[in-house]
Amino acid sequence: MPELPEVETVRQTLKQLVLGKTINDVTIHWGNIIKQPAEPESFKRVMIDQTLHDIDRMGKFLIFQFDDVHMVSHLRMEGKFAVHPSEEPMKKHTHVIFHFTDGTELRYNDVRKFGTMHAFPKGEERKNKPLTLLGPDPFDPSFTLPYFYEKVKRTTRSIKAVLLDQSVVAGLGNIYVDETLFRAGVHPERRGKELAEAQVEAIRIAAIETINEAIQQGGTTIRTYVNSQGQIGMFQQKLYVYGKENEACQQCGTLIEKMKHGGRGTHYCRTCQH
DNA sequence: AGAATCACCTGTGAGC
DNA sequence: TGCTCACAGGTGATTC
Repeated sequence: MPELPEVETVRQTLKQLVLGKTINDVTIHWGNIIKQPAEPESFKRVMIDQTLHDIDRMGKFLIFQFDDVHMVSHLRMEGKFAVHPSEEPMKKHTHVIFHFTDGTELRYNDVRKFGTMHAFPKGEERKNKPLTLLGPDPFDPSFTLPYFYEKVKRTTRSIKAVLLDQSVVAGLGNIYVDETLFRAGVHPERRGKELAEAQVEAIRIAAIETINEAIQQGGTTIRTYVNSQGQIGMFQQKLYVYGKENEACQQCGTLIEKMKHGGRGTHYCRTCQH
């Protein structure tokens, strides 16, 4: 499911529903989601009696800030957090339930069971994997042209692979990489070292603008994404290439193509992107 | 260093 | 209608 704009929308919608609540029990139906502590029972133990004070985000990770524990969670393809009264029937594929003292529950639902949760002592989360593997968010002041150009110019990898690499810039996934490269007029298979500085700057600006606009629209819903209040995103109306194969390019009329690159479906306009 | 492949899972839609 | 296969907003391990 979600890339940075969807995770940010989940963060914003979820915050309104759960801040200030205190956990009095945790139910874990699929233990593989819990990565730290390794034992689900230990995870459960450290979470009980914790009160939630804030929800932060880095790249595609949510960071739930409790009294003494910071829980880092990745939704991977289809993970969803929602809040329900405890008496409400459980949906299929609900794998982790945080029970609150007020009779409501934070439920984690994930058809594909790919999502992850790591609990760390407060303040330790940024010193450990997975967060140490992340580069800056696109709109972070440290995502500068000198930083980005340095990374791009000395690699033989494709620019698409570079943009998907979360250690270079965090938060872009398959949709926003394809959209960013269309906006910048760069072909996804171009090697990093082949790109001129001006093109790298065009990509950087396009990434920042695409991500910012998508956040404004509440993310992109292609298949299953909804935010924590059950609403779909609207950015799919602003897509130029993702999912548009065999449709006319909005800039030149050429049919948008879809190919396989690095194992991912890749959408582009052969006329507008070089 | 980086590419390719598999692994983790389930559901859906296309093609036969 | 029913089967099989490819594919899906992601990432991590392994192998070459």
